[in-house]
Amino acid sequence: MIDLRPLRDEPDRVRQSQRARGEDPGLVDALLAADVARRGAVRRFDDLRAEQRRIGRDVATAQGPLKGPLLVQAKELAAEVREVEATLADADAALRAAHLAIPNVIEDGVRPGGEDDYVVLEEAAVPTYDFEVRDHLALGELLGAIDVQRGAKVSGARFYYLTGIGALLEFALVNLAVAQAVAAGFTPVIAPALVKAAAMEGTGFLGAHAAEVYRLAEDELYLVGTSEVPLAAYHAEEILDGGTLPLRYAGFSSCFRREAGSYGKDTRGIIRVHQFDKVEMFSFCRPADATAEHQRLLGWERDFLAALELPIRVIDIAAGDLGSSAARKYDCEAWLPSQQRWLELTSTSNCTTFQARRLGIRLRERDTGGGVGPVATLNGTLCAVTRSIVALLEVHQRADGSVAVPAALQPYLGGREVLEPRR
RNA sequence: GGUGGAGUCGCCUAGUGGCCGAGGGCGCACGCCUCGAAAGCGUGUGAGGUGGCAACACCUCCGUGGGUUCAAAUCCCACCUCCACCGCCA
Repeated sequence: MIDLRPLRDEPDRVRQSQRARGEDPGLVDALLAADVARRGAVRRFDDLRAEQRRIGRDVATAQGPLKGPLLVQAKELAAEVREVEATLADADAALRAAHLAIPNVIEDGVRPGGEDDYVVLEEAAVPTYDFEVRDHLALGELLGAIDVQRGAKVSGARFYYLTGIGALLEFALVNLAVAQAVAAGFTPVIAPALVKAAAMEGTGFLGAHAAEVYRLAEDELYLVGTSEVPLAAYHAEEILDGGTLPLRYAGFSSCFRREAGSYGKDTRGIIRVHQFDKVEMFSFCRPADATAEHQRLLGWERDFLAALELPIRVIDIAAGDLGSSAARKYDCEAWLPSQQRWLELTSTSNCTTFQARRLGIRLRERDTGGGVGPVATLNGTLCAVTRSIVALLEVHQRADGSVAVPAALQPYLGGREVLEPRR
């Protein structure tokens, strides 16, 4: 939810944001109108309710014959209050709906446009190979690391088994990522992968992304697509002490995605799957620090990918391709030799106060004696396991189908320097 | 899954229909006292909203959502969460 106060003062800023995203600027005016309508309803209700309470007090103290007429008056007033209360409830609901319809206001500098209108911030030299490269699935099968056939047999398309060195690779990547996060001061967290609707809604995943989400109707629970959801909701309805900020969490969880509408896309291997594990960074900080924190998260993502010795490209996502919660988003992509293209490995979003407002997360500045204010939330992938494996295998492959292990990962693989094909 | 108990302003707690539209204690903040501190004393101490330049006034919130009533923290219904015991179990 966007902040209504600046909206009242500078509606044009929000209208421009809407246009940059390719969304309807008219929604802004609908929201403003709903806001005015609600405030009118609040006033009517407050005044009436105040009168009702005055009369209620009189009824309580009235004696004998005076009581009868007062009761009659009170009854009439009660009916009126009920009516106005219903009007207020409608106005509240209308405001909320109009409020939820508007995505976060983009940060200054975000380029307008869609998926292809990103800005390249940095691009590594593309590696070359003097042999015919294999794709990650061929390599994974050679190594006995990936089994998609049995994944499909047991669970269906877009499921897989990581076996042998593949399974070990997951643990190594996760351990490396967690070690880096802890060294940077993050609190490691094992988060729930099943959450209630409130957590899903609060993080903005039941809007445009609703079709992406697995829902367990029987239990009214949702499978998270990222631990961003349980990490953001961790402090829901809380007032954080400003002195403790920034709060940084590194959450590990499985991630579940329906991948509805991606039929035919990335069908080979484990690039696009229904279930994978991920280490996710999440920060709660002061709104004024959010932009700097965003850069820090991006920095940690790059550190991790550098440790894996992957050639990467960093892009600044265009307005129309941001999620509803993000004011700005950067993706880190790794080179995929088999497809001669860049593949998204990590993504970091600055959600400013948008998510926090929905989730009821605020902060209190104790030191400065200040009041309660909004808090900003940011998230960033540290390690999405399957795609990291994809990039690792492809980039570090050698002519004989073996794969070199980057130095930083070796300690987490028992010192192994090369992954050798099974015979 | 079953049975019983409980959810009140940071924490503890009072409160079974109308000066509780929330009292007390702890904690915290400020002041007095003190060379300084502790103790003691005094004052203050939730969030959201509406109107107002402001002082301030008013409204909402006692787990959540309904209901009864002129009036609900208090009565009724449903749900949620927590605790205890039983059953089952990784």
